[in-house]
Amino acid sequence: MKYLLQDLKVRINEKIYIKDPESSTLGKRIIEHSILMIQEVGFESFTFKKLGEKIGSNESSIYRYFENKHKLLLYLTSWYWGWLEYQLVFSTNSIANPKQKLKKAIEIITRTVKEDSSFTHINEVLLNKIVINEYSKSYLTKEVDEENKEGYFSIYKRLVMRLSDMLKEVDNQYQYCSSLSSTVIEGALHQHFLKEHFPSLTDCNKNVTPTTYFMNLVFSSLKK
Amino acid sequence: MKYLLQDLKVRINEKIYIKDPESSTLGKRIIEHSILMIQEVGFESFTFKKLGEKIGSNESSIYRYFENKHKLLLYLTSWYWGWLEYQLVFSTNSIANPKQKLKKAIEIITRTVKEDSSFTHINEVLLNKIVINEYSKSYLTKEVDEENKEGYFSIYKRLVMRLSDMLKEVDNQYQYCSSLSSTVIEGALHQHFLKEHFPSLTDCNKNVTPTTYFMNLVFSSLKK
DNA sequence: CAAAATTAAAAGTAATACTATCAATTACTA
DNA sequence: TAGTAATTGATAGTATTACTTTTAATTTTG
Repeated sequence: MKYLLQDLKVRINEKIYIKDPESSTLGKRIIEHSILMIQEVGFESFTFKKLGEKIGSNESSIYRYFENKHKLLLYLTSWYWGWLEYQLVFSTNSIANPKQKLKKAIEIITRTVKEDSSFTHINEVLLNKIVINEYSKSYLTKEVDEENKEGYFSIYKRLVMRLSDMLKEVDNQYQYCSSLSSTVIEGALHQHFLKEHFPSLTDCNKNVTPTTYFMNLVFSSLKK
Repeated sequence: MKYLLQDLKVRINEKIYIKDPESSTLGKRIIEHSILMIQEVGFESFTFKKLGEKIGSNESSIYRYFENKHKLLLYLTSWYWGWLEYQLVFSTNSIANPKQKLKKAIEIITRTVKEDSSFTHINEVLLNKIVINEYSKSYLTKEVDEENKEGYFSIYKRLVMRLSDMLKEVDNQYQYCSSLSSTVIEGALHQHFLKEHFPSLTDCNKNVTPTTYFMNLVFSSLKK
């Protein structure tokens, strides 16, 4: 727990950025407005030039923080997973019963981010939407293996592991903890996306949440 | 069945292309080599100019077939899903027992494409890899809703429906047929990806296939 | 207050994602 | 088989992207 708290303001792999955006006002403005802008125009149309104009700063200044927009996306999504991991650990830590603990974990991982805690420049509600729409693009690249070696995905991987461990705690006979964990985490994003854009491909809607569905899915797989 | 067979050479939504690539030698060369090239360099680095050079043709000629590379990706992935749908319907059609039918369906949807039937210019093995690596990018865009309205994803949607119907056949009490179907189809791609690039996040490997995992997942969820 | 670091502004480069024009080739049809 | 239409190739051009470089102005810090 302690190490996690000091990790908050989420500790991002230092190779992802050139200069830590948390270390200056400009850096924070870059993060704040990149979230707004990516959400608004989509990652494809988002450019450092446009962002520079929006925050009344210069393109070249943004390049001093991030090599390119792909790295910025890695930064934002890492932050998001780190933030979610914090929620997860914080909320489940005190729960002794493995089943209850797992339930809580699934809830946190699959729910829609609703409240903007907004104690920072980071809007978690929008960031959640960005993760739903753009996260895959950060790893579906020709450079995944290198970047994975550099540790760019380590927070995400740690989160998958944590959930996987909780699954094991409930049923140590179950053979597919890692796959089920990754299915839930990635699948939750997917169901949220479908709910918005392909309602015929999901049973999730106003009444049925992804949480309901995944709760059922997971506990059907684990021994009673 | 009959309508499906006449649909083969897969019937692609006509708005996806400007000129039907099946209608000419150049068109077929575009498809054939775009598959090789996207697989080789990744979708991001793939350009019509490079493709033109590779097939000894001109950039502008390729633009007469496809508006842009995004449309080409839609074409390729639609073809893939249509091809898979054909496999699915062909192999399950004669099976009367709903459980057996579903098993076969899951097997077809989650397996690795191994043999290149190669009776055409389309290499299905490589195309399967492209779908694993690039399919998400075709719908994770700001234009999804428009393009969905235009019917660009209808083959994929039909496939999800088919599996969903088969789930319902086995257990008509189960509440999440659509979500489970979309989870299996998207999740299968994801597990194949993880197997290659993030082995620690999956239990799938040489011995355990995604098929094994999803078979277990699905039949745990449905009533015995 | 001086030195160091940061940022802004402007200009430049190479590549991408096209579009337009026109000539050459091929196909089809009368 | 000539004549016309359709297709393709070659070249050039535009706007935008994704940067890099340089220099000057501003801010921070010691």
